[in-house]
Amino acid sequence: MRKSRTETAETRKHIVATASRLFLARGLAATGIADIMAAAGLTQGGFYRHFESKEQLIAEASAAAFDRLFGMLDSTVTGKPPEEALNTIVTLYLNQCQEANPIYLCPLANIGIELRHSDKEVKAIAVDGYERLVRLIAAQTRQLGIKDHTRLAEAIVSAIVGGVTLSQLALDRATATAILTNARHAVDALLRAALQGGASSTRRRSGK
Amino acid sequence: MRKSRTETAETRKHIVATASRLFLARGLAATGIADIMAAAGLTQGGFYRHFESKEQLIAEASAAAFDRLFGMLDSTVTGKPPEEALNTIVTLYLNQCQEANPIYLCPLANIGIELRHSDKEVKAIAVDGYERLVRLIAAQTRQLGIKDHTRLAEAIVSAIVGGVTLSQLALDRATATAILTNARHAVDALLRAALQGGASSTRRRSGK
DNA sequence: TGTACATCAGTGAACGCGCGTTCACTGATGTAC
DNA sequence: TGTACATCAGTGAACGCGCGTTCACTGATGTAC
Repeated sequence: MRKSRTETAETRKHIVATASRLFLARGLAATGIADIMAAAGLTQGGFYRHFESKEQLIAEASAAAFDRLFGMLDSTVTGKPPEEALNTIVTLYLNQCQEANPIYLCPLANIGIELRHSDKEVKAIAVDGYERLVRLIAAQTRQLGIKDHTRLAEAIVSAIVGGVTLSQLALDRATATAILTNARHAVDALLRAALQGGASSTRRRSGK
Repeated sequence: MRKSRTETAETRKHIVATASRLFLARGLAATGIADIMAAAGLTQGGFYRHFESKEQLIAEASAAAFDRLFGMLDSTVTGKPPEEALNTIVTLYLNQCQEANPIYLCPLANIGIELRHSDKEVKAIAVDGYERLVRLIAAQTRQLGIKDHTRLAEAIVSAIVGGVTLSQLALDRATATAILTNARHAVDALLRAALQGGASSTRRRSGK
């Protein structure tokens, strides 16, 4: 039953794609190798022809999820003026779990805390994804002429990751939507504050 | 080896306290009943004299963690003026994982996403904890005379939960601290924006 | 180009292990009289 | 108050199950000549 090289490569990609979907939807611990292989239309024995361990698949699936998400965000945003682009990114990010068939889930908001005690390689992928998200948003805030554009971008990322995480704890959709709406207001407020104070202000903070 | 009623009640509390510490530090899936009972100085067989299932312990341990956290925050903040109180709450929350011996970890930031597919009872405890955190912060923002004080409180909660969650992905302490510092800046910016735009009757001194 | 052999993707079953849970047992505590 | 019995907290071992991983096997693909 040996497959050709291109078929093998496609199978591998298919497993990673299936895994990234299941891991993000159900969590790492709750998703088994057999689940993934069955969902991919294969039997579990074949798994180790492609991967050394579940941990390796977690790493690749996370990376794939980030690539998919940023691919979508990049292409959606390209050519748009920065304010509209920023608005679109935040909307798409906050609504990631509300879609009928969510395919652009972010590992940070969906399995972030589960990656905490993973291999360094896996954590490095999560950190890289975080930095990509910050850069994508900072690219917009920079074009808006905001002085501390990276700092604002990091603040926005905390707010939207926190919002999506918290919204998933809600027992009903209305509560989830309310939490997301509020995270959106937080982003708007942060942006307004930065646009007003942006060019001149030296950042102040209240004492520790 | 039967124990007296007071001893039994103390044993039960001790198991819950131990479990809440281990669950928050290591995650739900990574913490077994045997681990918890051993850490509590007992054998695993005795577990089911006190609890019906691991899920029930997760519920009680989460509730206990919230109670501990809010007990500490309430007593620290009582009597302080709202600005200082808010500042203290945010600082303590953001530094929860940086302590040498972290005992005030918040379930939202540490096991939040793992509670996603738990029983309704468990999720209800998480939602309740979220609302308590919002109320605690809203009590301060209200005293600051901010119009949408609850909305601001929810925005702050998203930012600090997101910040703590993300900081735990960092590979080194410096990155973690940077993420937390930025979440703190986000809170400051949100507060400044609200004080400028949303102060109703109560006038705050400018204090620049 | 055709042929013979080596390779290896995928199958299906099994392995070992750790988990949550159960259970017979012990003996101190609680209770009834 | 003292005594006899029932209760049950805690022990230590076992159970069943699902998990990640391994393995012998199959047969199509790749390769050497």
